[in-house]
Amino acid sequence: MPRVVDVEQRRSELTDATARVIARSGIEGATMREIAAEAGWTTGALTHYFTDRQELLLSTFQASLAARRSARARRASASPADRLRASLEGALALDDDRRRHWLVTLTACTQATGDEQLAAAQRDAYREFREYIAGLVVDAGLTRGGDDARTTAERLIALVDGVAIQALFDPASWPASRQRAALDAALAA
Amino acid sequence: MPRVVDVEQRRSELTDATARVIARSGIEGATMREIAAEAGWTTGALTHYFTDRQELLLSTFQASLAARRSARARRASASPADRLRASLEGALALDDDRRRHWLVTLTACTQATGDEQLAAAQRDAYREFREYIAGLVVDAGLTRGGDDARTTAERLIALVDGVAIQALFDPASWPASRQRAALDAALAA
Amino acid sequence: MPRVVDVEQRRSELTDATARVIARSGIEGATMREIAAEAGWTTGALTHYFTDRQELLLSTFQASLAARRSARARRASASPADRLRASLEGALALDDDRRRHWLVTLTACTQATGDEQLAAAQRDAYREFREYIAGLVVDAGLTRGGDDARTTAERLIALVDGVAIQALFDPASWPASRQRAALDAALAA
Amino acid sequence: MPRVVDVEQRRSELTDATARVIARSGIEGATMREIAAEAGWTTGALTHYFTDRQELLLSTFQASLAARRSARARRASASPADRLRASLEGALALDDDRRRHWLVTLTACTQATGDEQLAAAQRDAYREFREYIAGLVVDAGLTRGGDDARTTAERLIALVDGVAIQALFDPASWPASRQRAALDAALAA
DNA sequence: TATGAATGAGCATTCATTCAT
DNA sequence: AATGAATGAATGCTCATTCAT
Repeated sequence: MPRVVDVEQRRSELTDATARVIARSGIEGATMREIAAEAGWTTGALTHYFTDRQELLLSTFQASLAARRSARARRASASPADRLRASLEGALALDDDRRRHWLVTLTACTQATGDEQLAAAQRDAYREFREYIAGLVVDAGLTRGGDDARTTAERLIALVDGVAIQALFDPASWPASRQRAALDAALAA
Repeated sequence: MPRVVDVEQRRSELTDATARVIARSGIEGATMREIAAEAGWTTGALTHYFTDRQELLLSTFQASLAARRSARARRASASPADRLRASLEGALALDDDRRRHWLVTLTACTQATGDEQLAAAQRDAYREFREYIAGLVVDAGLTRGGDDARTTAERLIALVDGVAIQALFDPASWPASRQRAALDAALAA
Repeated sequence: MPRVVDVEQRRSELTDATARVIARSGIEGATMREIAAEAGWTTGALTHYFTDRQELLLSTFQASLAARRSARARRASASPADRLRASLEGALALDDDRRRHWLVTLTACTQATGDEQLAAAQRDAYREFREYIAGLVVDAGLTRGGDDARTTAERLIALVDGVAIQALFDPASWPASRQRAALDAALAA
Repeated sequence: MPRVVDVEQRRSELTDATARVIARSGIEGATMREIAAEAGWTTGALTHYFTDRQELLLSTFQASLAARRSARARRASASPADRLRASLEGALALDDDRRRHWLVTLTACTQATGDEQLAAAQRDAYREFREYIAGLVVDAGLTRGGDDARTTAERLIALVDGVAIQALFDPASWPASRQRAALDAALAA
């Protein structure tokens, strides 16, 4: 019997390494060699778990989307208002982890033109997030539901995404506290 | 002197072609060959106007930022409220041109980590835009100026950027009319 | 002792699989993976029976030569004329099996330059075949023996090999019947 | 204006180099690097003239077939009997050049399974050669023409091909003089 | 100025091989 | 005995770049 290996965990290690390399060096710097080195493996090992670079990148993008989703699930026991706040904070660029997530997401966005599979994955993830936020908006008593809730959700998401983008462009102007303040103001309105 | 005009125009043609290729095929698809073909030249010609690919890409990113700036200048005669609205609309993803601009901007953003020159250019462009919007906010009588105006400008920009990002992720959910509606609502508040 | 039989049989299975892959996909397509798959094993198993790919290929070539030799031995009881005819027919490309044999032989031939061991194996097999045919030529009463018999053997072998080659190039022009007719004519002369 | 280059001549140089490498090291040894080195160029130059390795190999095989054809044309002024003899001699393995041709041809043969384009090229070349020899057989007064001439041509070609194959297997037994003697005997019969 | 031939480093990928299980 | 995870060298190929014309 050969070495037993947790395939899913190995794939996870590798997409994590890929995300780090993308955030650090951009997609062009995300070569198989560089990713393998970051993960502590050799290039050959990568192709055991991903048929080619494209699949590795796609998996990395999808893992990044999935990571956000699972972060939401973990907060299921908190109050709606807390969960709403926490979910929106998850989309800010408050720390290195979230900054990395954003860089990976934006990289995926720039690659999605001409890759229908990737575009669909992003679109679906965004819509699911919107519905999730809309539900919390209703549960938290901010609106009466329906289109109104969805519109409110979109505005909140837009605000948070826009703040995150600006924080990426100009981190010095956007410490975590200012990002949170912007979110607070939006929730208060 | 006429030579200089030619050179500038040629560089412009080439950065435009580069922007189109980046929007269509991503940064990895933006090879010298592909860009030359898009511009109707050969690779060799590119090196007359840009020392290397990195300079061409950087110029393309900067040209994209400059294009927005010059769009603002052209509206100098309108009323402050109109200029504010038009400037913010300029950051939405209302048509192919603006979508392309956003894709180039996001591509630049994902490349900026580790390229201080590019990061600085983006940061400065963003700050200048913020000050410009803040000025219009005051001129349009929306606030009393100072930090308040800057904060208002940031919120407006965040809203508009966030809407644009969502429109890139999910164009079907974000026709131009809905993007404008979101901006209208924000200006009304 | 039963172990030894197993090993020899396993080696045989593997060289057979290799021959099939070479005939189907050429030597470049004869990768360890492909051969293992054809044989119904994994790559690792191959290295139990052959130290490396080169040994596997050499064994395959030699097995192909040996298969012809053993076909001769099986006919030992027939008349010299029948055995002569049958032996020469064995070198034609009458069916898939013999076509495969030829493709393996020609592949070996193109690999033999620079591999003295392989070249010697082929040369010896050819010489042995020539002597065997020369013996049958004498036994069948076609000549008086000596150089004359050897020359006759060479001409017969040449004719048969040449027909086989043409049948490989252009199977449609060379159905089995025409190949046999060419051999008949040569034996009659 | 860039360097002016005779594309056809350059392609010719490269297929010649490829043929030499194939004859020396087999098809697996015919790597782009090795071929480039043999030709005195770099790998990049190869892809200027051939889109990929497969095209280079196919061109090499076809160039080898074409070389024989053009050798025939050059003898158009001799007598039919002389031309017949010379054409058949061209298919023997009399010198390094012809040995190389045979090794390339046999390599092509082992690659032709599964490559219809290559198979067709070989089949057509063989048929054309057969018709050419059949015509000379008639012109030289050896037969009365028709199927008879074609059959005679096939037997002559078979003899010559078979001798060449044996000479490749066992060069020591087949000096040029013996090969010629075999051809003489066949022509006399 | 502009071309495209030529370079050669670097890439993704394939592969024979090794080896822990 | 047999597996398949892992290696890393080598491959075909692409590409930015150089340069003679």
